[in-house]
Amino acid sequence: MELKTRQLEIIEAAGRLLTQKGINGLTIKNLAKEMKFSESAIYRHFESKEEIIVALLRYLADTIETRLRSMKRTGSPDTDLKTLFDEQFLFFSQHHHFVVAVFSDGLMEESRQINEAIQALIGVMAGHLTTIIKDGQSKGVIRNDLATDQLVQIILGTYKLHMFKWRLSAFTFDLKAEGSKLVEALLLLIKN
Amino acid sequence: MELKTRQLEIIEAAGRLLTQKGINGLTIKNLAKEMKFSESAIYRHFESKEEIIVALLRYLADTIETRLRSMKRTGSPDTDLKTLFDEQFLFFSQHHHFVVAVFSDGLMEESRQINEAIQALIGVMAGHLTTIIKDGQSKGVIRNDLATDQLVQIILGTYKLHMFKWRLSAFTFDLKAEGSKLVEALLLLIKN
DNA sequence: TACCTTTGTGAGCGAATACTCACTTACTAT
DNA sequence: ATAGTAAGTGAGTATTCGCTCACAAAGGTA
Repeated sequence: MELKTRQLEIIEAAGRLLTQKGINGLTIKNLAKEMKFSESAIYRHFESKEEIIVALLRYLADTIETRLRSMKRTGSPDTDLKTLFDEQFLFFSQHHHFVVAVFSDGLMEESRQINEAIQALIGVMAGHLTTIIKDGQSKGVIRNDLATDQLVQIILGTYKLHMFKWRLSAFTFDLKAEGSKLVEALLLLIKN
Repeated sequence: MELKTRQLEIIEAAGRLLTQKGINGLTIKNLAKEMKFSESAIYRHFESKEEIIVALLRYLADTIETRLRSMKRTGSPDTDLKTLFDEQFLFFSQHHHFVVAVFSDGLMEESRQINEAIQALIGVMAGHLTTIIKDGQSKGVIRNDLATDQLVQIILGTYKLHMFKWRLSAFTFDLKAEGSKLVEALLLLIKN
């Protein structure tokens, strides 16, 4: 489960390819070119292409989970939500190349392992969101006339579309600045 | 721009493959197998694979545009919004195989033509939504403390994630029933 | 020195990829 | 009947795919 330095480098390169050239651009040949060594060298570090994709998704999930876990909760759902998204926007501003994998646009395919990794990745964000929303609802700060799941889906969907647009724009707008406005808008909607 | 019967059949088959096996499953070989004729026959109807994908996206955009345009507007944003989504849910319930293309998860790649077609497709939904929301805001039915664009993004994002989950579940839940609940929730949030 | 492990290389495997071409078949219009 | 056309076939192209293997260079350990 632990990743070596070289493996991490390969994963980062895979993310870059995925974001720049799409699923079809992620080939062993391109990966080797990106790493500036031969194709066969890739197989010193991973057994298969599938393993690389799964490792990429798990690494992302782990990293995000760690970051969100270390986030200090103030107990105020308002600021907690802002912090959560600021954290996300900051991370992806610094790691453009992982954007495609965030919600795994297009990765979905016949591989069971990959699909499970995708669901786990989405679960990380959904889990933390749910905690915050539920807390806010029990404290009466967030409206109770909607189910927690519904609120989570609305927030998560908005977030995902924001990321999608950012990539479609080729990263030309300020993810964090625009994102913060969206979060403000969402808060306006869901607060009591 | 006009599609012949056979071309439409191929596009439908392409949608099926895309939804069932992902981007990598959409090959000329699989397409021919799905159509139950030879690979070379595909090229009697389309010049290239790219042309097939672009045609698929444009056909979807056209169909949705036509359906939404023929939708009767009551003038009440409340019911108009419900009708708009009912229309969408109905269409995709009957055409599972186009779900992947709805918001083009994973199609994004190096082809300029494809990316433009994707943007046009998203624009169709966004356009109709914007009209309804703006109307509702000017009538005072929908809250004015948020920008129209923000509301549209929130609704669109929620919708897109709903579709994504439906596919991830392998179409096991009732798209329309669950979707209607979501729309109700959204209305609760955005109405004055 | 001798040996083992790690990490690279280059050649090459069979399969799959998008696509082409010469050719046939069936229908339609004159 | 004749000729043109639309729509199919099967064999073949060059290229790319993921992946394997024998081998070499480098560094640590006995």
